Amino acid sequence: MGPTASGKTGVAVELAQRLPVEIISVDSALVYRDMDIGTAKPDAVTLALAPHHLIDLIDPTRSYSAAQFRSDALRLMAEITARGNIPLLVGGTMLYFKALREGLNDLPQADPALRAQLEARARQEGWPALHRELAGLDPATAARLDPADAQRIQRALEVCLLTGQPMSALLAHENPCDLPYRLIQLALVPGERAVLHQRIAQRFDAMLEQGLVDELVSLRSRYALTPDLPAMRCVGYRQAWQHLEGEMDFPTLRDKGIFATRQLAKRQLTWLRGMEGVTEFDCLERELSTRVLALLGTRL
RNA sequence: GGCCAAGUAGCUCAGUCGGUAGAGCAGAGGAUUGAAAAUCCUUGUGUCGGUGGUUCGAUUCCGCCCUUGGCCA
Repeated sequence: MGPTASGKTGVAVELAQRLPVEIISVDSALVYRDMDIGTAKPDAVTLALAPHHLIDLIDPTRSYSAAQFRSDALRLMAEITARGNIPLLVGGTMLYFKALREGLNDLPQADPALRAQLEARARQEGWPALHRELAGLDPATAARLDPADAQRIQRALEVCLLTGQPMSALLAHENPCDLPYRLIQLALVPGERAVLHQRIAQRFDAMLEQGLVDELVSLRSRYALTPDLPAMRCVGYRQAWQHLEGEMDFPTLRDKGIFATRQLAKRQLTWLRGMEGVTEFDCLERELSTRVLALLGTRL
């Protein structure tokens, strides 16, 4: 695990060359086909050297979820261990790690039609009105959510309306999560935030140079994309979209892209700080892979 | 060289009819159960360019100096 630009892929590839592992990507953006530059997807050479599962799964018009990840990952882990290999889960989508480790309650999956309805109502009445409605159906969840938290209010209403029960009641059920694996949890974190920020800026500049904007142009010509799709809300693509729409000039695209990446890294680090049983490595140190390998040697 | 404008939080700027100042962005911290690279919450003391003067009191008024733009030579 690690924030964006911490060097996860590099370490994973080194490990893959020295240990009988198969890599499972834990990344909500790498699942999209044809989104390569802005997601820092490992290149073809790297992928040939160290194959990754759960990359290029769906078109950018579709959406993935923590629940789908969990079931895909569990299936793959079973297959990989059956082959006598070790699953190496690598990524920065901390909710996916949590869902895998702790399980998810039995909730209904997303209902696009219902979501569209709620969205339309929110446009008319505003989210605070829907928050008030939620307070009637599920006071506990409404109390927990901010009236401006559109996404969670929408989900809570969706769950209540689909099941006829308050989401808080469904979440209160114990969900026995018997993950049949021994986990070794490792995190790459920056000793100095400022250095990570430098790396993020360099990497975003490199993405722009490699043609992030052109990549989006060709994505838009190939798929029926809209800016509200999860894929188009990804860091970098969202800003590039606004740039193509004439909403921001190129220097602003660069600034906003870097800001968004830093904010993503910060949220990832917040997740990591709250996780138990994680061994941390300073991702800015030299010989990072060697250190990780040494630790794994004592634990495997 | 002369004239004009501007110098206030990391950045862009507002403001104080003289009682030491506030927004947006950035940054920091937090939340996180089928969109999570998402969504949301909390968080703003800085020689108000420098220096003299007027004043009980100046970032605010006046003089000089410095810096940056623009115009005129």
